[in-house]
Amino acid sequence: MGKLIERLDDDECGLPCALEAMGERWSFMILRAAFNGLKHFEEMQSSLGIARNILANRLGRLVESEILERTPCPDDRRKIEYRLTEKGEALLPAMIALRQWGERFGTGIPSNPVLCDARDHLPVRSISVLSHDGRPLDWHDLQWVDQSELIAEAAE
Amino acid sequence: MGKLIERLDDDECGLPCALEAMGERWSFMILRAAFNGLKHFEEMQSSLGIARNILANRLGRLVESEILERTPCPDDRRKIEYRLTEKGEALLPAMIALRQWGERFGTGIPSNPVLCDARDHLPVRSISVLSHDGRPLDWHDLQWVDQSELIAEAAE
DNA sequence: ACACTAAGTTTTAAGTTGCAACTCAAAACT
DNA sequence: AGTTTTGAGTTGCAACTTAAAACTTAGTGT
Repeated sequence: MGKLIERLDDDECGLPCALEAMGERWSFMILRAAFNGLKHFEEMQSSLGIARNILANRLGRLVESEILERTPCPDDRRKIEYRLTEKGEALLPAMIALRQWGERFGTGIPSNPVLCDARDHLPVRSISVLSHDGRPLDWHDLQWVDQSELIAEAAE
Repeated sequence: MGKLIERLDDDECGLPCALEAMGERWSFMILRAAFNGLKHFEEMQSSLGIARNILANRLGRLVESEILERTPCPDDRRKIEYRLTEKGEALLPAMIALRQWGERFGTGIPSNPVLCDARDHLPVRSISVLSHDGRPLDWHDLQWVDQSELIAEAAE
C-alpha cells in the first residue's frame, strides 16, 4: 500500500485526491492506452513496454479507483476487457492538458497526428482555464474565494 | 516481430515528455505549493510534509526542467527563492483540470475555497476540451488527423 | 562568541520497480 | 484426445527509490 498524501496548508483541495488515483508513474500512460482503444492486458503490455507485474498492479488500482472497469470477455473466457468508466473518461481534459503542455514545451517537435473534432476535422483548442463568461485566465487572474463570500456576492 | 502496429508512438505524443518532468509522485503537490505562493524550501517542507531529501531532489528536477527558477535572495543570502517560470505557469490548466476531477469524483467533498476570476469573483468554468469554435467535446467526439490531411482540408 | 535559521546532505531502513521465469485456465491445432 | 499456444496474471530476486532522522554548512541576529 502506498502512502497517503496529507497535511496541506489549505486542505480542501481535490488535487491530493486525484493524485491518490493517478499519481503513479505509469497511470497516465495506461490511461492514454485506454483512451486509444486498447482494452487487453497483452495489448497494453507490449504497446507500453511496462513490466507485467507493474501493469497488473496499476490496472488493479485503476479498477479499484473506478477509473477502469474489468470485465471478462464472454466470447473468449481467457480475455479480460478493461474499459473506461465515466469517471475515467472525465480525466480526458487533464490528460490532454498535460499532453499539450508536453508538446509545447517538450522537445519542440510539432506533434502528429493532431487531436481534432471528429465533426469538422479541425484541431481542438488549446486547453485553458476560463472565466464564467469564457475569457481565458492565467495564474495572475485567479483568486481563492470562500464559499460564504461567493453566496453573499451572488445575492447582490 | 511483424505484428500490427498500434499507433502509440511515444515520439508523436507530448504526454511521455510531460510525464518526464511531472510524473513523479510529489511534483504536482510541489507545483501547487508554488502556485499558492510558497517560495522557500522550509515553507514547502513544512507545508507539504515531504521528506527533505526528496524535496531537494524534486526541486532540483523542476529547476532542471525549467518549471521552477532558483534564485538566491539578495536580502537574506541563506534563502533561496523558487519561482514559477512561464513554462511552469503553463501547467496551470493541467493542474486545475486534475484538481477539478479530484473534487468531482473524489471524496465528494465540495471544496472550499473556490477558484475564482479575480475580476468579478465568480468561479472559473470546469475545464474541458473545446472544438475550434468552442463547443465542449468528449472522448467520442475526438479523432486523430494527420497533419497532411489537415492542410488539405484547410485549403478547401 | 553564541545560538539560531535556511537549505541542503548523509545514513540507514523500508518500500517499489523491472526483468525473467513460472503458473494456470481456456482455446486452437493435429 | 493430446499437445501447443494464448491471455492474464504470479513469484523471486536484484537494482533502484523513498522516507525519516541526524548531520553539515553558510549566513543572521544579539
